[in-house]
Amino acid sequence: MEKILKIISQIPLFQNVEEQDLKKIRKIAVDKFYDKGRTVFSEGDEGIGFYVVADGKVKIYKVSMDGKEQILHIYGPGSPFGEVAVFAGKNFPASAETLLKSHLLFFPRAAFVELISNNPSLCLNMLAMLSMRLRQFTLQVENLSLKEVPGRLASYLTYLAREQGTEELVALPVSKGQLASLLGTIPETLSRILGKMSVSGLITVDGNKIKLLDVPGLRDLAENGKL
Amino acid sequence: MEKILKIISQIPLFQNVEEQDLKKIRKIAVDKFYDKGRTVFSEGDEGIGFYVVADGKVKIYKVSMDGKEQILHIYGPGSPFGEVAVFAGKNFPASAETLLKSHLLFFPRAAFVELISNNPSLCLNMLAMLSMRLRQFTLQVENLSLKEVPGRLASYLTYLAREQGTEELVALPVSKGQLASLLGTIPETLSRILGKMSVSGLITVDGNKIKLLDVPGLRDLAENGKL
DNA sequence: TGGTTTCATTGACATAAGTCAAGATAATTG
DNA sequence: CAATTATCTTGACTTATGTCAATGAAACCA
Repeated sequence: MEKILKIISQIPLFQNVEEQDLKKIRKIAVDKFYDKGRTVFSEGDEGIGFYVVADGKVKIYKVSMDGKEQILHIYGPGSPFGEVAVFAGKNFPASAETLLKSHLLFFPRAAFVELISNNPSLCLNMLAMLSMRLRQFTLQVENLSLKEVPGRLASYLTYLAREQGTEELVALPVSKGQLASLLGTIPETLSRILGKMSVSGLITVDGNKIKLLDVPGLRDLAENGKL
Repeated sequence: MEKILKIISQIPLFQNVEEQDLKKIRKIAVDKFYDKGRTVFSEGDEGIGFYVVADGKVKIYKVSMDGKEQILHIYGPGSPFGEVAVFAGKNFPASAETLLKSHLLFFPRAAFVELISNNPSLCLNMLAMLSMRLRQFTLQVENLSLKEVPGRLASYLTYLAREQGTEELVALPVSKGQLASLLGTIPETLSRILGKMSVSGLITVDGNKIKLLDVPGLRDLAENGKL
């Protein structure tokens, strides 16, 4: 099977889509390659289509006037991003930048809308995708507004443990600086809190490897907030 | 025309849907009436369908362990809510409560999915709806993480002015306590900041009526954050 | 209408987390 | 491998905003 078609067929968004439609999807897909640290699009840019990560890693983020960054999502292989601009309004509400050398597939707006209009299965997949995004945003808002930084970190660590299967040793998928930005704080604060959590016996930190010594304790911290 | 059908035909989500399909939509819609302050659903409840506000006002919110509330959205007539549970997962990610005596239309999940599967136009409308929600969430995250409370309030006031057309006198659509919760703060803090903004000559406050004396100044505060 | 409850304001205080600045690692490159 | 650069950590300090408590003003209702 052709390489790109194979990649496309493995993307969750395109599951349960018939062979012939997968081929149509492949026809409109545009291959794009980026080095690490490259801007894919910037907030406000015209949204002429959306992307799917074929390989690599991409962050979606906002920056304030005074330069503070808030990461909204970090996407790896199989994840689409930038769809919002396809279906509502025409500009991207945030910026996208590669965190690694990445291979992206680009789907031009008009062609994709045409395609999705004639494929209920694809449409439902996309609805499910956007709904999961919304669900995740409610979590992010909850974290930012209702939890303090230790709670957010504990929540993130237990989430990582779930994601990575391994119940005790997790690897941070991004640098600590980027993690701080994802958690809505700054590196100094993150550093101090990792320190406090180590002293409390909740975790041990070695570079980007974090050992979870007390998962129930972390869950409790994630729920109740106090360290 | 039958009353409910008329209401349905005026809902943005159902625009450009053919007459016959509107009738199908009407068939599956269930009328529900709520007094002010009633719970429509709670976070975690099984999502057996979604709602549209026919009349009244509904807040979507999260509550933390220690009782602090964060409002995610406030919806008035014509707005759907609870769709996330229809298309992804099966439980509601947040809670819903009426802020006024309200008339809601309920659409059962299975019937609606069946319907949307056979109506591309409706499906695209829903995609647009969810995309707008996502866009709005990026704003909320930006506000919570990248702006301080005065910036959020200024941002909200200029947004209200745009919404209400009137460029100088806006009416708060919710109580100040609820506004505090929407902005991710508490009534005491909101009260103080309204006070400071009055002293600075940006606004004058009279009950829930707020006169915007210096719109450019408010915009600047919303962007740059400092009061 | 008077009284009760809810909502809003103000003050004194506590604290989480940001800022600024300096070192210490770790990573990258010529 | 040295040397430059980026990343991370630690310390002293500032500040925005939350907490607690008391009062004032509205809204509600019996």
